[in-house]
Amino acid sequence: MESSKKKKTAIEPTREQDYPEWYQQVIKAADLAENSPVRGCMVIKPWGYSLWENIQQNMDKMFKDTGHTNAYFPLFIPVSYLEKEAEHVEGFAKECAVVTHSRLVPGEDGKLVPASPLEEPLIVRPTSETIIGEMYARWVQSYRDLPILINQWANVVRWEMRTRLFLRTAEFLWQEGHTAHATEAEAVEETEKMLEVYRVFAEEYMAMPVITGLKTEGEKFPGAVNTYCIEAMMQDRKALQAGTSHFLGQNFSKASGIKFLSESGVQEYAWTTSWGTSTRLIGGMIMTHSDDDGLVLPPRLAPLHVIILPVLHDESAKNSVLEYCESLKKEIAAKTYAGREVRVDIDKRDLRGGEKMWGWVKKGVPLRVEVGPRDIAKDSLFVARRDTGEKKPVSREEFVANLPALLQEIQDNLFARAKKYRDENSAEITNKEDFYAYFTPKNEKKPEMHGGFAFADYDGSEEVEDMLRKDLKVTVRCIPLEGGKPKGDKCIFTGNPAKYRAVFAKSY
RNA sequence: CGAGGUGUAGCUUAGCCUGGUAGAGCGCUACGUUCGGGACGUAGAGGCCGGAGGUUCGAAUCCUCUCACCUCGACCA
Repeated sequence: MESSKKKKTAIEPTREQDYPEWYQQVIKAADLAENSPVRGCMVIKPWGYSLWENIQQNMDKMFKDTGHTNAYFPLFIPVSYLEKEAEHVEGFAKECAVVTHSRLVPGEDGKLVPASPLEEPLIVRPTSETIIGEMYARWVQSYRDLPILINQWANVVRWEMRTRLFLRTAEFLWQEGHTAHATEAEAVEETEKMLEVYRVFAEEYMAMPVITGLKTEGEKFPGAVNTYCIEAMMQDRKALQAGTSHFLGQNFSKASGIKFLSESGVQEYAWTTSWGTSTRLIGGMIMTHSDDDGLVLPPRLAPLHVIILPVLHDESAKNSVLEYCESLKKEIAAKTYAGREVRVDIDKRDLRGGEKMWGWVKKGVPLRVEVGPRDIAKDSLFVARRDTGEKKPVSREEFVANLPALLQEIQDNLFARAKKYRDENSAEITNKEDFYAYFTPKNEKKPEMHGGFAFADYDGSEEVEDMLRKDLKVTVRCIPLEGGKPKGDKCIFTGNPAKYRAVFAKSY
C-alpha cells in the first residue's frame, strides 16, 4: 500500500471504529444473509447457506462416527409437555411462540381472523427435550433398548426481544442431539464426548480456538444438572458461547417417564443428555477471522477454495485466456483437500477487474488466481491469499502441486492468528480493583475495545455473579475443564474461600 | 414490557422549527471513452414523503391515533 494515502478498506466502518456495524457490513458485503420482513427472522442467502451446509456435512459425519443417527420430531409441542419440568418451563416459557387456532376465516373488514381454537395450545419448539423425551418413554422398556443416540437437524423459535443476524434470531437452524442411557457414568461420558466433538469442530474446521468448560448454576441450561460449553473470543474481545452439551441427569426422564427394567430386574429412570450448535457458529466464524476488507473463510468450510479471475479486456486474447482458465480449473478440481474435492470456479462476468476482485475479497474466498495474457505467456499465475493479503506470481505447476498444502497452511494460520489474539487478550487477575479496571473502558463516552478473558479465583457464589453483571456486564463464561481449580485460596471479590478459577468476560 | 429516538426512491439522506404540492449522493438502465485493479462522461428510469384521521384555501411539514424500526434497560444458542 502507498504510504502517501490512507489505506482504503472494503468495509466501512472498520472493526476499530464501530465493531457491531462492521459485523453487519461484512455480512452485507459477502451477501450471506439479510433481515426479512418477519420480525427477528433472517433470510440466509446462498453464500451463507452453503456455509451452513458445509458445517452440517462435516459435523454430521462426526456425529455418525460417534455412533449417532438422525431422526426428526415435530415442530409443535403441546403446552402441557413444557410444564413437566419445572426449571425448563421457567427458562423457556417467556420466549415461546404459541399456536392457538387451527384456521383462518374472513372477518367483517375482509381481513382474515383466527378461528377454531385448539383444545390445547401448541408451542413452536424452542428446543425438543420434552417431545423427544415423550417418544423415548414409549420406546424404552428394557436396558436392552438403551442407549438411544439420536440427533436432529431442525429449526427452532425463541421469541427474542433483540436480534442480530446469525448471533441471535427469533428462528434459527441448529442440531440437537438427544441421548438416553442406562447409567449415569455413561451419560456423563456422552456429554463430555460431544463437547469434545464440538471442540474439535470449532478448532479444526472453523479454525476458532475455544475454551471448554462448565457453566455455573446461573448460566446453565434450564433443567440440566450440568452444562458444558465451548467459549470463543471474538475480535471485539467479547465471548461467544459456540456450543453446549448438557448432562440432564434423570430430570427429564422423570418428567417424561423414560423408565426401563434393568439387568437385575429393577425399574430405573434413564439418564439423558442433550447437546446443540446453531447457525450462530457462522456469526462466530465471521467475527473470529474477518478483517476490514470483509469476510475471511477457513478453507475447510469455504464454499469455494479458489476463484480464477481471467483478465478479459483484450478482445483478441479473450478466447485463449478462457481456454487456459478452463484447463486450469480442471486441473485444480482434480486435487483433494481435507478429504474433499478442491472447489474452484472461474468468474467470467463482464465486469471491471477491480470490481470483480474486490467482490471475491469481500466474500472471503481463500485464494484468488488472476490469469491474463502476460501470465499465460510465462505459464505463471498471479496468486493472492485472502488471509495474509500476500500476492505473488507462482508457476502453474508449482501452484497446482502445492495447493492442498497451501490451503492447510491458510487454515493453520487462521487458527494460530485467532489463538494468538485470544491469548494476548487474556489476563490472570488477582484482585477486585484490577478486575474492575480491566473491564472498564478508558473513554466512557466512546468506549474503546477493552477487556477480554479474565481468569480469576472466586467463591462460586451467585452474589458475585450478580454484582459483576450489574456493575460491569461481565459474566462467568465457564469454569474451564483445564485450570478450573483456584490458584490462590481466596475469592478475589469477597475474600471467601475460593472454589473455582473461572473465565470472566463480556459476552454475546 | 419500562425510557428515549426515527420513519421521505433499492440504500444513505436534505427539506419539517418558520405549511405553498419533493431535491441530492450511491446503486440501477442505455450509449461512449476506459480496463493487470474498487473508472469517467452523457442521457434516463425510479417517490400516493410508514398508515389512518383531523386543522387549513392548501400538509412531507402542525395536531391526534396507529404501525414498524433503532438505542438504552430486563431476557438470551
